[in-house]
Amino acid sequence: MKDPIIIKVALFNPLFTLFDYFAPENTSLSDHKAGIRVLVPFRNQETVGIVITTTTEISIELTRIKKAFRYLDVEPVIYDPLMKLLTFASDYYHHPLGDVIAHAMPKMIREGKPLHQEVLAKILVQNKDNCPILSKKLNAEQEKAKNEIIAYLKHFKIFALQGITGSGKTEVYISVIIEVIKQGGQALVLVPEIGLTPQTLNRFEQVFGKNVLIYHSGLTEKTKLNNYSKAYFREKSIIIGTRSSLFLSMPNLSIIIVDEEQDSSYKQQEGFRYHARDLAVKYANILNIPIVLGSATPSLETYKHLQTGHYQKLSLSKRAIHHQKTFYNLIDLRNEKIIHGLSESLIEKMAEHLAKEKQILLFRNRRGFAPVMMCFQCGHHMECEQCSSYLVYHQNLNKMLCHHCLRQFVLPPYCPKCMQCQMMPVGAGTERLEYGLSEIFPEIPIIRFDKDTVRSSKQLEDKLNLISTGQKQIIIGTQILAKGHDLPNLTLVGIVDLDVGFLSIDYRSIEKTGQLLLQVAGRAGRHESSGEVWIQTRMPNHPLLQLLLQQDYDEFAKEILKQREVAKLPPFYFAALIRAESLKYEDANNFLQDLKNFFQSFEKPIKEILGPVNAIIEKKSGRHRLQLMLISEHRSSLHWQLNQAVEHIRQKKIPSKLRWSLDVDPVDLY
DNA sequence: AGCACGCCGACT
DNA sequence: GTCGGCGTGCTC
Repeated sequence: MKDPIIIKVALFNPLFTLFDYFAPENTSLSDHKAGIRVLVPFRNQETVGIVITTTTEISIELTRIKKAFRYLDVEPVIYDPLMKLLTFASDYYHHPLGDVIAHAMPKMIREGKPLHQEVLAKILVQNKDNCPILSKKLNAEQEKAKNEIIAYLKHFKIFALQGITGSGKTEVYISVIIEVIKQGGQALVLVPEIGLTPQTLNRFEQVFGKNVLIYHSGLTEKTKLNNYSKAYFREKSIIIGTRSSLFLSMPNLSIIIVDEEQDSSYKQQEGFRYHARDLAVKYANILNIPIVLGSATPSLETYKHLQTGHYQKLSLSKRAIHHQKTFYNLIDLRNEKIIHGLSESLIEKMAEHLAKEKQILLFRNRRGFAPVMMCFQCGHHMECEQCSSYLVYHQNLNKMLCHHCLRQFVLPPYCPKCMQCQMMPVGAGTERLEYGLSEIFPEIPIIRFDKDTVRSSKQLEDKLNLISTGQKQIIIGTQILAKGHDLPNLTLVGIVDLDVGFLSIDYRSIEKTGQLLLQVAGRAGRHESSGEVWIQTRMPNHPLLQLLLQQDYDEFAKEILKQREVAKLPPFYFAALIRAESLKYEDANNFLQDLKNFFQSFEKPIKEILGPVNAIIEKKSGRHRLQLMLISEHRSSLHWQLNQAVEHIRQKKIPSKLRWSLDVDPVDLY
């Protein structure tokens, strides 16, 4: 009798181990395919898992191995290149494979439901024949970019498509995708957030109609299963989606486009902390297809790869029809009287533009009425009891809110410390701007965009429709408004406060602030009238601010890049962040201190082991948060040591209430 | 992660 | 007396 076949199965739990099972009865060699789902007994329960491989090397005694019930698929749900990507990701981010795979499938697939089988094969042919002809004509730069990319279809090549606002990146994407579809391929377009890009979606749907599929975490589970199946069975040629769409099985995937590649929402901030852009590049490599990283303000990582010749640059420098130049100006707040967060100069400017029946956008990345409540007698600030943060006063609720733990507090009648006088609001959030402006310009319609006034993508769309009429009004918004909304009659952008972003300890904050500024500024002057941007600041001579004002993002980025190289920071050096939080400060601190000792005990320790230090938000919901930063010259040695460390942590006893996580290539140090 | 087992406090 | 708190340990 032949030896029974043993399969290694990944289960959807956070364990690093794969589980051994005897293959189900009545299965033969050709049935045990990697990437198919299998129903197995696990802790007296039926559990769905994914077959990773057959094996002869078992990890426990033979007698303890159980027999799998049955296979749920004939063909892999996770096809081979995707399995390679997920295995890589599990390794790279030091995250259990089972949980990585779980991220790659909608819930109903994880639960063992069948894919929605659809009409096959002929669909792609149909899509191919129904392929639209692009009516809009591309300009020379766009044409060149398109030709460069399509010359490399079926090759692995990384393009950085840098196009200023209004230069028509989307048209380049579309023309390339048309070529891909003609060749029978599928295209994946990653976008940062679905709700924020209705215009881009509309444009794709205009051209490709029903051949476009949208995928993101906000869909119902049923729709996810449906769309997952449509991608899998090639019913749709184009998938537009957020970061998790990268993991859809698309058998004919021929190009990946990552729009706004610098956007930090591509990085998952909890659990499986992957970066969708970085994994997309890896995936293109595995599939041997081109990838386009599009942005008006490329990430520093992209700049570095351009310098080393790793990526090929494609530029769109000309604004397409009806786009005018934008003029930047500074308002030195040190010489100004300020009313509800607004300087007299800015108010004056606003009046000018309103007199011309124009729209105005005020950007303020802080919601609520006042970010701080202070006693003018003794200087006491209201802080959250559970978090290390000031309470933000919200006037509509007449409450103080902690933006970290979301707790609400009643406003005390007197300063709780000196009992001398009332607490006063200091500074201005979006709510206060709205309040102030309604007094200054009582007859002008004001519309506010922030988490408090825009709660759903439907609401966002409705509000966007309101402002797209172009009628004279004041638009106040947080970064919800930064993304590519086309506002034809907008001629003035006011940046209420930029300084916070330039002063943060987070080394990525400056670059993010610069990118955000240029994005917001890009809202102005998109049609026949030119635009003006006025920035309120208390440090008008800041050299990086000066660079930005010359509207040369390239120079700005190169300067920061230089500083990063000198400071031995990413993207030149490789970083990993280990976070820990616990109710008792000592628990988290001891844990990280022990890890630090562990890292230092290596023969060749990592160059920089920084910490343990308090996180930027050092206390949240009553838990102390600390972190240990590792910065290494070599990726391989860093990862090898991280592997050892993860093993070390697993083997030692950790206080049960301690939470920890490992973040490879962290983008936020909050 | 779940889910069991297990050993100490206040309730019908 | 037991219901249930969550600490500890295991899952092929």
